[in-house]
Amino acid sequence: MQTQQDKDVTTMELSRRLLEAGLRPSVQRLAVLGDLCHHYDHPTVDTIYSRLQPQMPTLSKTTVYNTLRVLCDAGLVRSLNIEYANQRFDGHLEPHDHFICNCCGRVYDLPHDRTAGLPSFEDLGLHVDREEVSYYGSCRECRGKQAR
Amino acid sequence: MQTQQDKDVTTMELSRRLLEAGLRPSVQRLAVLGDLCHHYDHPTVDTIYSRLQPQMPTLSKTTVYNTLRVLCDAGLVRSLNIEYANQRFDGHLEPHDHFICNCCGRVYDLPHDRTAGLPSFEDLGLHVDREEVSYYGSCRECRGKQAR
DNA sequence: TCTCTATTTTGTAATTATTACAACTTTAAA
DNA sequence: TTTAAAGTTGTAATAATTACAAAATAGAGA
Repeated sequence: MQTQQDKDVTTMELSRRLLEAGLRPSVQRLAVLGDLCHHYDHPTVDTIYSRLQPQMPTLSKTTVYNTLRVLCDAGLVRSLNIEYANQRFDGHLEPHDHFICNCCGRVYDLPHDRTAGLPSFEDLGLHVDREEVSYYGSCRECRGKQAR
Repeated sequence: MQTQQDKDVTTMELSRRLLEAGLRPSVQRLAVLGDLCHHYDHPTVDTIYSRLQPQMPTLSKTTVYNTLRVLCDAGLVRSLNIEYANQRFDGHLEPHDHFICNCCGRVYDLPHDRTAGLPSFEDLGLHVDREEVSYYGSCRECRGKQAR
């Protein structure tokens, strides 16, 4: 699941992605996007802020919030609904599933491809209690309203 | 998906479920559990409170919170992570998936059974933008710690 | 290079959902 | 009828997020 490509993504590549999405590659945006691409922990706003703040002492948490919204809207990262209390973010866009440990809260990546059947959770040391499958999109009624 | 059984569930049946779970069938608990069994809208705490309050003027929102936690812990209802901002609840325990409309926020039930393939979203008038599959449980490390 | 304008960042204040907690009420058992 | 445990309630506290306005920055054009 975790490919070396993403961890090694360069600032130039991040910059290219931002420009392609029509966003100025500011230091803050590069930092937030970089953090999400270089880590696989599906961090909260607080985690991202804590990791970046030491290198960027003037960074504001509001900027992290703003930047994440902008990046989400641009489709460069995605937000996850894996716990109701905190927004969590993922910088890895290849389709994949998640396993969340109820004890430690860690989020593990899982392959999404089902052609080879479900992942063998027990081999991965994961014991599944509960599964949640959600699809997001638009319903007929809302698309009708938009069309008008 | 939506079976008539659940909508018609009687107070006696709800009472039985509570007792079986070791919980006293108080008026408040019957009301909250009943609300979740009689509706298919995956309501928030606020929605539940607003629906019950007119009939029970002394009901407190704290009671709704408390009761929902108790019911979840007892496995009589489940909480959903379908949006990060609000807890949402489901009183229908048969395995099923959800479709969330990004415009109106409505939550539709979908069959979970995959033996007949994926649900035909387009036939249902649903246009899917994004899919989120999450498994919840315990990882090897945490189970190791618990064992000690 | 300098100026101007739009964009981005920042800090503070406000908002919102949720939880903590202590007092009050109800229930069931002795 | 008394008593203790369980359940409910209201208020206050907490924590994540958003609103907003001021300050800083970057890029375009003179």
